[in-house]
Amino acid sequence: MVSPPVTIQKQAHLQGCRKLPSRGGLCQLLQVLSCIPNNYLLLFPSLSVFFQNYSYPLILCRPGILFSVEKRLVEEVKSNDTLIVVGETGSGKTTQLPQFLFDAGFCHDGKTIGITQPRRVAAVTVARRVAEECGVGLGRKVGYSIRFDDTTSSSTRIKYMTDGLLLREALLDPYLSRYSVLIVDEAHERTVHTDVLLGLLKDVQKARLRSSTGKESEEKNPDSNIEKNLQLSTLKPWQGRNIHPLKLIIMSASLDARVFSEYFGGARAVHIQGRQHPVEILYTRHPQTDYLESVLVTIFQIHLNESPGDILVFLTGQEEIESVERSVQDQMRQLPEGSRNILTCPIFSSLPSEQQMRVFAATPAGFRKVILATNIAETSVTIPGIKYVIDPGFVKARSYDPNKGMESLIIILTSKAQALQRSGRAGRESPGKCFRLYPEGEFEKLEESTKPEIKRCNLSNVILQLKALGVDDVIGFDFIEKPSRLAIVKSLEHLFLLGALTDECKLSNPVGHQMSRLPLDPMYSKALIQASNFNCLDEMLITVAMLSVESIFYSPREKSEEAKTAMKCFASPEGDHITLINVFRVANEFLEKRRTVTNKERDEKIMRKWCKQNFVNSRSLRHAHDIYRQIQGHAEQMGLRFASCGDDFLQFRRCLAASFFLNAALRQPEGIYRALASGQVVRIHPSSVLNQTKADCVIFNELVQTSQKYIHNVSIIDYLWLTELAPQFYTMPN
DNA sequence: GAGCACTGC
Repeated sequence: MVSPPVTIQKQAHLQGCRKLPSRGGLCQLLQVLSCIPNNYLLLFPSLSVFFQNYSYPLILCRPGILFSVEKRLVEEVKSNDTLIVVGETGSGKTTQLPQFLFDAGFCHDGKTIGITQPRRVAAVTVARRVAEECGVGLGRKVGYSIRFDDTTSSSTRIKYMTDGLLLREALLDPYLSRYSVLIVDEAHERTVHTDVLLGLLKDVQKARLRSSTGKESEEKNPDSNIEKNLQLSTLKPWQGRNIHPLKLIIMSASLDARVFSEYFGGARAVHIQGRQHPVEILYTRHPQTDYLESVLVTIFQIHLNESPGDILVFLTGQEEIESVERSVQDQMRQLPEGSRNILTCPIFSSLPSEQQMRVFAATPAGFRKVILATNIAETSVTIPGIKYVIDPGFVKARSYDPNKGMESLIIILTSKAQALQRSGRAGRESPGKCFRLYPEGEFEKLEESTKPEIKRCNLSNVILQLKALGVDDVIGFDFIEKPSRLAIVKSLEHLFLLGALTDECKLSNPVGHQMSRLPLDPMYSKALIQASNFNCLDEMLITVAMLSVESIFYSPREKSEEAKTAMKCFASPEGDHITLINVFRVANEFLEKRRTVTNKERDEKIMRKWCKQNFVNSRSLRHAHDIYRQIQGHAEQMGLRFASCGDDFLQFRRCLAASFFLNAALRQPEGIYRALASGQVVRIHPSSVLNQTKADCVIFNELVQTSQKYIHNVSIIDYLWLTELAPQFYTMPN
């Protein structure tokens, strides 16, 4: 039986932002928008009603007049060193602006325009599209560069890349001298990389301005980290020559633009109208006690009462998705035969790619697709055909407690910005509806935007990077939003204990410098450097590669027994680390035996089949191979001594103890464990091969609180190794 | 005997 419908209260909102003012003129203009040619964007003053809080000027032009945005934007970039571009979805800012700037001569003297994206897939797809629009092959004038995949050449002038990659480039070229313009796209997402990049670019811009004018700029900053770094560094090839000033463009969604403008000293902001279809927002009249039940009711309410169009439901995790999917199937059977035309499609990141692809397939005629998704559908993938969005208003969020050194993964309320982003998914192809499963009053109480990642993650990697960039005073670094002092101090302490920092808090030589060059978690970098002393570099290379990817084993709920049996073939009694090495090696041997020289596609197919049979996630394994190869290259460059310990894993486990000593745990009488560094009571996660074994002392890689405090990736060590191999942290009791 | 949103070098 379908439960009685949730009462839905109607609200007239445009994209949930502010109530749409009843102005005939504005509505007419919105209609005009749909027939504007690609290289024209509309800017008009009526929109300022949506931005009443803004103190900085918007570009205004007379309403109703189409304005060549190209000319106007280029002028703005020429007259402002930093520009904030508020671009709505569908405004074409990411694809068009770099082309405008190229045509306006910003690539003279072989300079490049760089555009950063938080996600790999965005960098690739946008670059492809722009190359096509320019009528050139990818890698000529237009290219992209992401980890493991660089299509740029010496002739590339418009370069799309991930923000993390640009940060790495800054380690090699602190002035970022090849770029005349850098565009930071999707800045409002506030990933760690974006935040660090913004602080860095602000500094680079100042330093370049000073170098190019040959005198101190007005905003004199004798403490500029870049300057200090350059003073310390060896002569750069461009020294003595003028460096062009750096133009910075920060592109952001509307709600957060003011933060960026203020951060860049009141930088000018311009607004570009998008071409999103209107989305009607509906709220429930009362708070819902069981949101999964409300989801079900709403799905069927839409299915039975609304016009055709697919439904996108935002849920928090795999378990919720699988449970809702079963319930939809069950309830559908009770509908009249003519209404049983629902097709459910789950999508979440750990779902194998082939199954993910189902959401992109065209909906068969006469059917309605119900997509049950995690946050993956919020920004990472765009699913066509969505007309209805159901948003219960929850998200599973990761946060980090620097004091306990523990991550937690808990379900929290979404932010307003997130709710807005979700509802926007209903208006990409036609007008749509978004059903928020909470009352409107609750929406008003939500946080404006999601807490920036930098305030809720382990900062060790960020601090190490900053140190490598020459930022000595990390606590004083000009973050757009400062992480807590405690979090920074804890990370400094952590890096010191790993030997990356000296007593004076400087990068140590060579260990600290080596660690900062490796694209790994600092603890894994340390393990790698240690490994050549323990004659197990090859084993450790495999281990850190396997630990750096999403979970290697895939176990769908309905086949959990089979999956467990498959895993036993690889299991080592000594722990998860050696188990991971076994998977990597067995997969490699299997492929070596069947590898063909000519048919790469066939090889991949064979590998996918092997993965499926062994309940291994093929995407993760492929990713681990890529990382392995990349890190192997680094290890060679660093001159680390290559060696394998063969079947004698004792040295390898000693190396684990020497590297992960901060993550050691001792068995307690009741069978639980106590983490030595923080004193917390923890349990071995049930997915570990050591679950239900009785090892006295273990090391682990992650401590995550979900329903309990679980340690993941666990291996057995000898307690005495800790005092022997990490005396800086453990001393023998007298 | 539990279950893990997403991204990146």
